[in-house]
Amino acid sequence: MKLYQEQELKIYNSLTNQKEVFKPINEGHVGMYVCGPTVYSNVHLGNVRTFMSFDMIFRYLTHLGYKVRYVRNITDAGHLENDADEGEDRIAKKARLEQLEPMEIVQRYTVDFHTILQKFNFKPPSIEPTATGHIIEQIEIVKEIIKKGFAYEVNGSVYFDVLKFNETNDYGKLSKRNVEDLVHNTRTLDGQTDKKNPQDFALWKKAGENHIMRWPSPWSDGFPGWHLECTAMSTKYLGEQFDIHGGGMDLKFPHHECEIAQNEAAKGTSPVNYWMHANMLTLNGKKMAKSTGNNILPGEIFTGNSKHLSKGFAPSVARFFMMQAHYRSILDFSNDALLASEKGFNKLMEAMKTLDELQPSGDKTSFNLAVWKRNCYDALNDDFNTPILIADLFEAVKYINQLKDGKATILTEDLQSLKESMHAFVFEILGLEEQSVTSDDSNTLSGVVDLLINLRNEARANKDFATSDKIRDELAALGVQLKDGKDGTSFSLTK
RNA sequence: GACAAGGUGGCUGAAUGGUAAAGGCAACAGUCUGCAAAACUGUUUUUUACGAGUUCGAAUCUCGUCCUUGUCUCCA
Repeated sequence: MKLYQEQELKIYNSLTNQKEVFKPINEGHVGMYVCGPTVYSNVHLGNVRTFMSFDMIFRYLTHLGYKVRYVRNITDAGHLENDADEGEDRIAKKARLEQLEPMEIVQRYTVDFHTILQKFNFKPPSIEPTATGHIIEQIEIVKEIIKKGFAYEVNGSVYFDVLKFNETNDYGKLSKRNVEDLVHNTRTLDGQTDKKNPQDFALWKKAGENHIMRWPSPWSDGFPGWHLECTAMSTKYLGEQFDIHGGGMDLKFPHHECEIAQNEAAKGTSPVNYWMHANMLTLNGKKMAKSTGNNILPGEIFTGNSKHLSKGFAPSVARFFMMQAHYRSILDFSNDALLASEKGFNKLMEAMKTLDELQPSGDKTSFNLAVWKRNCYDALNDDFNTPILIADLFEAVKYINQLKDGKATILTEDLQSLKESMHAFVFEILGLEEQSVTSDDSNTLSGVVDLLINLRNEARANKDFATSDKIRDELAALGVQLKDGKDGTSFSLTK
């Protein structure tokens, strides 16, 4: 019996704006597509948060026993800088600026993306397809949409006819907009003469003479439109209809709206059963933007090399911080928040270590393990509510610390069960790692510190507190914190 | 300007009609300690931006005001 058969998972569906019981199309299998990054610069921290939310979701679905095919694309074809005809592929632009081949840019930032995600302990997706690797599939979809009469060609470019589509379908059902409002509120931009209506979006764009990235097509040498790659790749790997499609809130319109339109136009089916949107990350209460300096790179969190940070933080601390908020809430990133999360994270990790060394005690278990476990699963089943889960985990932390002090009891089999559950929630599902509190990662270090601990204890026995305090304080200054307990002295690293 | 989401204690962040609002951090007290730190125990924020309304009852629903964030052009 799979775990998912005894859990009722509810997911907030952006399409219906309500929580719905999750039921995959094929029992036991889940198809999930998440819009990946455009690799024209270092991965944005907000981006990391979004992907982290879906990493946790991927982990939980897998934990429940589902066979998950998780597709997250790499956008390496770039998109238009603006809507004008002379619009330039943003990757091509960066390439010219840095005197590099476009694919060199793609390579550099793809590597950066993977490196950063690895630091944060992400699970790799099942498939990570690239836009440039699926030009043929994209051209095929353009052909289908033209054939169905929902697109038109002008001067070598092909546009999606939004108004025509809206006559038979509902353009705007995801973002809750209606086409009339869009018509009224669309800004007038230069160079839109090719389009019948400003709302129409490009499926294929003819490349200008200087445009480096280009592919042959029935209409022109050019490049695919902004929204097409996700339709092409999700269809190819997950089918015309699949379970979950995720991305950042800002992709809801127009990107995801257009994906729905393309799919409905080409295939006649609405592609996705559960649309999920992760919310934004702000920095010190403000939108992150390079132009205002209100920005921080993920790598800078580890080094502390940023004006917004007082010190560096372990990747797991940042992960813990993000998991303390619900994925659909706006989360504010700040030094104070990180500092507080670090303390909480260390407390949790200490308890995990304590738990591993715990022995059974007493003739009954003085903790309602079944109820606790139920609460943990209920939290995750309620639209992946990780903050509630973490609150529940701290209930267990309290109990673990009481066990350590002999103020609570636990039976052998319950101890085993507690260990398994805590490991599953903390490491497997939340994806946290024991970082920054390692005490025994180096035999040399622990040997040296043990020696100093012994010297200090001798000094204390002789009431030579000047010496003992010197050892303690100077070790602390070096980032080694000594902890006197009932069973002697242990230490942990604070840096 | 239009549309959408939101404004909860010193900080962070849950809870969407019902037993003086979870958890983390901070603060304070006690246990422990040679003194600390760590750990444990307990305490503190009587209140949900502001104003009005609906209700037996609202943080939660409605209206207005102020503010924040997002989308409306590529964007997680």
